[in-house]
Amino acid sequence: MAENRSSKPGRRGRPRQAEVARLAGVSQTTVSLVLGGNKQGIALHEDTRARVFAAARELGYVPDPAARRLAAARNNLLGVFSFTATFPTAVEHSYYPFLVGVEQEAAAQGYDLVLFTGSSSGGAQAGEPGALDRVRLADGCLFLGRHVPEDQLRRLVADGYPAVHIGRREELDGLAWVGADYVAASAEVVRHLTDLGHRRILLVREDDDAPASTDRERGFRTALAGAAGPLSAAGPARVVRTADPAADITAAWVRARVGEGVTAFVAEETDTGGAWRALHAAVAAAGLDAPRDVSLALLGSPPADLAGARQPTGFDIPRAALGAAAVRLLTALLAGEERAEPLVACGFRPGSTTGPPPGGPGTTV
Amino acid sequence: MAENRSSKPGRRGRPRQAEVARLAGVSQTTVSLVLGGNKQGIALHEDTRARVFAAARELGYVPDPAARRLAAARNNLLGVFSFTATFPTAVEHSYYPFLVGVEQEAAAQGYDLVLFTGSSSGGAQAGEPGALDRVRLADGCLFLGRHVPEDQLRRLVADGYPAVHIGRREELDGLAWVGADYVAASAEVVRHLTDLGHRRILLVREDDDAPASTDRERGFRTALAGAAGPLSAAGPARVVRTADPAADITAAWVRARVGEGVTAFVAEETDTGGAWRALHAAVAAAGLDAPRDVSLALLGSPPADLAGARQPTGFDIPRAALGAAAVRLLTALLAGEERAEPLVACGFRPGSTTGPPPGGPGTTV
DNA sequence: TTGTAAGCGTTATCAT
DNA sequence: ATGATAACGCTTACAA
Repeated sequence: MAENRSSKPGRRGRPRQAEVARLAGVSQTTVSLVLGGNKQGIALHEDTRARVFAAARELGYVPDPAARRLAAARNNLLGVFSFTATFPTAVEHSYYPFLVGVEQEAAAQGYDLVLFTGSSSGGAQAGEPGALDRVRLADGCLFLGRHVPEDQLRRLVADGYPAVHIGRREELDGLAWVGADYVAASAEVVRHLTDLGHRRILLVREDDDAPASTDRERGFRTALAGAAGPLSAAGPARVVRTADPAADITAAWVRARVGEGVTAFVAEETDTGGAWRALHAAVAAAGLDAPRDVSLALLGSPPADLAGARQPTGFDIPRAALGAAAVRLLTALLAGEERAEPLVACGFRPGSTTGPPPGGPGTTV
Repeated sequence: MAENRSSKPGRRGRPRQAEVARLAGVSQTTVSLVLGGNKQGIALHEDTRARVFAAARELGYVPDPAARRLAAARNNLLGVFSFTATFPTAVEHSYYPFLVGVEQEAAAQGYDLVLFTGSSSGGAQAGEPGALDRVRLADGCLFLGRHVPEDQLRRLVADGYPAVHIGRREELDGLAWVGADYVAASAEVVRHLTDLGHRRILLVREDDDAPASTDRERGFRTALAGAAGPLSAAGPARVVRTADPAADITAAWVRARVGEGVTAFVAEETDTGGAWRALHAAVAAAGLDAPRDVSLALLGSPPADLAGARQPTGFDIPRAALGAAAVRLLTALLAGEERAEPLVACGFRPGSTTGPPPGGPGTTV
């Protein structure tokens, strides 16, 4: 026998279908039928429907999500699981910007959200085996964060659990994801520079091979390949990799590159913003002004602590749009539909660090 | 008969306790007992335990949270319902700062969060009858926002549903709440001024009787009453109410008050920040500098658009702490415990708009 | 048109 | 020390 129900926490007086049925003078099945939207298209007396609705409203009936799920129906719950602290004090690592879109789209589609407090201190760590299984309570789940517990996620996916990762994640076969189109966005920024007349453009990137970095370089190269003029002329490498931007990107280095005819620098955005930060500082230290002496562009958004500085030309990752796209993809998955285009366009940000090259368009030195 | 299980989303091929039992050669009950941690302290053969664990690992058994929660009659879900748009684009109206604390504390207590997309555009509006009933899905729920659908909330509370409002809300009898201690915080700010030597201090408040305003005035008066010196000397009213701060708080007005011996102005924080904004502008327009000529304090935090200006002396509402306190109160409610202290202390913000009165401490003109 | 009954995968209460 | 067995609240085939 189950424990006395009044001693069960969180359930005091929560009405069930049986009680609604009693009040309405019908069977519990009928209540389920009426309240469940009658998917089977079974004929029901309008009278009965009305009485059931009235009774349900009077009692404040709400279906139990667990029971619903157990009975193989759906919850109208979408999970959100972050592998980094969900609401960290450091805002820049928060997933709030995504949540803006997730929440809006979820609302639009009639879903509530379950925030799995996965990785916060005190809660179950995402690393713990089985930590991810909690998400099965929801109809489907959104995942985000840098470090994914691959095994667990793979398992979930293999089991056919609807999961969508926010951010490109192709190493997990079969995992659906939505991501920002860094290639196109980067190309657009560089094209902006070539359109202004720049011919010698340098990309400063950090020394790792994350997809986000690779994509940006690809966009950079694409735009250069498509530009008119003496772009392919011999000269210094157009892409500079550095494991330690602060040490390598110095005022002297910038002066040297400018001396070689470089008129524009492009930095990739990373976690730390190291490349941009270093470039920014080095240009200033070299006594150069952007966009007067050189043009500067950032393939992404500036770190928060540089918010006071001049808005860099670049692009913004449409976090809210990504969140919304993720929800759309997830609900499509739930409906058994095919996945759509996973890439979301980034918005070009004109900023004010770019202009024509000092010597006029097309100048190479 | 239920639908073929392979068509049930998220459930394909997941082994259940029954299968583990079969493999281990025990009953399903025993599996539950062993895997469930044996809370009842029932004696079990080490052999049996080992066999069950082995079988579970071999099959990759993972308990179904829905089933678990259905049987256990709780779901470890805490609801969050906001009466204003949950994730509005305008960050200043978002409840994110509260969520930081809510999420951390919830995680610490082993709860996940359900974000009811109640008031967002597209979702069910909070005004709709029955919209609030969705929260019954969670073991308990946090509410926040200015405009509460009283009837629905009252009903929830009357039903014994564990609910906590973030922000003082005494008009709903029996509704638990946590709020910021504006009285103490305001008193501290004013005491800071009297300690500096100010004796003629004016409070500028808007003309409504919201609890938040009343509390601040009370703190203001408390501090003045407790200060040494000729504070009670006759003079202009120490509290000024205005329905239109921008119109009433002018440069001329400020000059007149200063002429009467006022050395410090205090404004309350409101939604619009109107009082502070007006005071700030008027003092500047009067050609006065804070803290050189007058001291200025704000009973709260400055509006976002004044973030660039000098940090006003005042206090900060500890939103994260409030969220955490709300969660603690809610879980206490769930455990059937008494409610604790509902007031959370605000942090004093030194700022840089206060200093000694121009003529030196104690000067009255 | 409505009701009966069989699950869904657990947990908890009994008997053995 | 273990195993039937009855809930938990719901959905859904099927009988009436």
